[in-house]
Amino acid sequence: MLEDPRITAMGLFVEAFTGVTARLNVQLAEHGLGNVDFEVLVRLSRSPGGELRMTDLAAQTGLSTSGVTRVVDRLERDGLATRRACPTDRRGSFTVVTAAGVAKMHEVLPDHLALIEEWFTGRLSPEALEALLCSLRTVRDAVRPGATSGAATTAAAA
Amino acid sequence: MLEDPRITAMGLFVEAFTGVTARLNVQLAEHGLGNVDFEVLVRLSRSPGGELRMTDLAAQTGLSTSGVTRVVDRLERDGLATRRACPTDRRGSFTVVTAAGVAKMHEVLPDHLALIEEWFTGRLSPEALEALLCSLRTVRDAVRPGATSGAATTAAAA
DNA sequence: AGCGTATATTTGCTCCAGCAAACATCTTCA
DNA sequence: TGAAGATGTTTGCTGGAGCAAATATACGCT
Repeated sequence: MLEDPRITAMGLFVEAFTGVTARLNVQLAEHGLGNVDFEVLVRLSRSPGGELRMTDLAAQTGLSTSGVTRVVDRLERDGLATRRACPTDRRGSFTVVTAAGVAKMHEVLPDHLALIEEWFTGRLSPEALEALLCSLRTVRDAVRPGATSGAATTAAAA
Repeated sequence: MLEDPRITAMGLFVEAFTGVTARLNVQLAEHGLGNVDFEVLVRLSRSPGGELRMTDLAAQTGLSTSGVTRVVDRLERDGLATRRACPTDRRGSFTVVTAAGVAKMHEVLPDHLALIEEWFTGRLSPEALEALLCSLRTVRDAVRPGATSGAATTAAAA
C-alpha cells in the first residue's frame, strides 16, 4: 500500500512544488518578503485601485482572516500597504498597496519571473507546459470551488 | 508584468497544490496527524527495518534537523516511533516506526489514497496524469538534486 | 425604534518550524 | 597520543499561522 501509485504521484507533486517554492522563497527573503506577503502584494497590485477587502484577501489566499490581519499588519509596518476604511460598511477595511509597495514589486518581479522560468516553466516544452497547466487548472477548479479570484488569473491565461 | 504567463502558471501551481493538500490535511488531522508527521511515518515504513537516521529524514523531508528532532519527539510521545542508538556511531540515532505506528498507517492510508484519487489523480485522464507526472518528475529532478529518496519513489513508479 | 442574528476584523493563545548555539562524538593528522 | 576540526543531534529563542473569543457594525423583522 505504501508503494501505491497514488502515493507516488502525490509524493512527486509535493517534492516538485516544495522544491520550486523553496527556490523562490530564497529570492523573496533577500528582499525582505515572505511568500505570503508577496502573494498578497501581487493580488493587491492586480486589483483595480490596488485595493481589496480583508475578507477577499483571505478567500483568495486561503489564509484565515486572522492570518490576513497580521500579514497586512506587517505590510503596513513596512510601508508597503495601508488600510482604508470602507465608506459604505464601517465594519470593513480595504487594504491598499502603497507607492512603495508597487516599487517593491517592480524591484522583485523581474528576478522572480526569471526564477520561475529557470526552475519551473522553462524546464518543460511548450506543449508539456500547456498540458501541465491544463491539468493543474482542472485540479484547482475541483479543489477550490470559490476561488474565482482565479477568474482574473484564468482570463489572463486564456 | 503582473499578468505575465509565468506568474499565472505559478499561481495555478500554488492553488492546485495547496488546495489538494488542504483536503488531505483535514483527514490526517482527524487521525491526530500533521502532514509532516505523516510523511515521516510513510518514509519510515518504506525503509528497510522501518528505521532511518535523523539526518536522512531531514534530507528526505526537507525539514531542518531540529525540525526532525521535534517531529520524532511528537511521534515518540504518541508511541508511533522510537529512537534507537546507532551502534557504530554514538552521536547518531535511528528513528524506528513502532507496531502502533504501522497500525496507524494501515488505519489512515486507505482513506488517504481515496482522497488523493478523489481530488487529484482521479480528476485527470490516465494519459493526462501520466504526462503530468512526467513533467513533475522533470521539475523535481531539477529542483531537488540530492533527493534520491526519490530513487525508491521513482523506482516504484517505473 | 429595537432586538436578535449575521458579518468583518482584531486579539489572545497555542502549535509548529527554522536558525544559531550548545553539546557529544568521531576523524584526521602531526 | 592528542589536539583541531568535522559531523549528528538537541535546545533556546523567534516569527508565522490557525482557532476561538471579543468587538464593532450591519441587517431583518416585528
